[in-house]
Amino acid sequence: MEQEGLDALTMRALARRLGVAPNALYSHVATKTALVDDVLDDVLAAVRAPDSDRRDWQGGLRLMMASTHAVLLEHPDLVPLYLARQGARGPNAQRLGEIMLALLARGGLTGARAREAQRALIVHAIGSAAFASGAREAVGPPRAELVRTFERGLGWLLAGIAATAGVEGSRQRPH
Amino acid sequence: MEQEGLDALTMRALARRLGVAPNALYSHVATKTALVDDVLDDVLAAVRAPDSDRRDWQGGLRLMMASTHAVLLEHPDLVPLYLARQGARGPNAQRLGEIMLALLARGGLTGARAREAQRALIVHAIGSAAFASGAREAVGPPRAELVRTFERGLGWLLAGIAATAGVEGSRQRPH
DNA sequence: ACCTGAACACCGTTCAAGT
DNA sequence: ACCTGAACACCGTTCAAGT
Repeated sequence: MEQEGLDALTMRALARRLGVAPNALYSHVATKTALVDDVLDDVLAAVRAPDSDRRDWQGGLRLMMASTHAVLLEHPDLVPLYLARQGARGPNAQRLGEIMLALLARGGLTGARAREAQRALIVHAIGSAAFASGAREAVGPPRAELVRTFERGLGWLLAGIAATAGVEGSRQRPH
Repeated sequence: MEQEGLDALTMRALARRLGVAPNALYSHVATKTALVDDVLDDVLAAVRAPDSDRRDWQGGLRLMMASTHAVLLEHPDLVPLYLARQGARGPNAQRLGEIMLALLARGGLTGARAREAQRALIVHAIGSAAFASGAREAVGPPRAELVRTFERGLGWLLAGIAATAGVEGSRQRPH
């Protein structure tokens, strides 16, 4: 149904590959945007999430974001589309978002603070993937260096989030 | 010459606005990609950088990234283009990149470590702007919340970078 | 050096019509 | 429910030609 879809993600190219007239697609999808939304969410099905009984919330988030980054790197042409849509809206995106919030809650972060942390992590994962996807052979740093940049940034963000959670926690207990 | 350029950044629309035939543009620019590269770098001219004699390297970086984020938010339609090109390549981008490296060096970060920090900061600024630019009225969080997310993430990254610099520093001194 | 006319190979989408 | 033919209003780019 969806296939790999290199950069040939055009209505007409898709119709060509399906051996069908271009406008035939409009019997199945309302608009190209809707189709792309579906594809984007489908890709996210491959993102790995920790077992629900996991104690290590930071490790859980690290696993999820690293997996997201890796999955996005497998679909370089789609990456630019994620940021503009704020990381997709489909069922997979929603499910992953809720797991993230659950992990953050286990770390003591809730409400606006949790959503900020969640968004910062997502921006970092997709942004890093977009940055790396744009890298062509000659120009720019090698892929491995960009992956290391992602991992280090992820560590900084998680440390900062944990520190914030700590402050929140010690501020709440006295009440 | 370049103008605001909403989302009407197509060769033919630009030619139309200039009252000229579409192909006339190819006497001035080799390709659309080249034109876009020029526009992207021009926009970066508005990014503010600290005075060269500044002592506070973290504050300097914070100023630069916040200014970058603000400037990008003024050109929402261009934002998606920056990440794929890894933040433009023109003279302005290069100048800003060097100032960032100088500030990082003042904080004790050099070489691969400095480039990683630099890239993480750029990814966060552009990624946050892309995230915010995609936000439409009804759907998604309000703009102010996204700006706060950007600022908090920036703080986390700078704290992490400073900690790394500290470790590097205390490791180097014994030598 | 800078422009035009005409053309090529594309887009997304709609409309009326067929099964 | 699913497809087609034909069309509309677009793209980026090239080529030959004009001043």
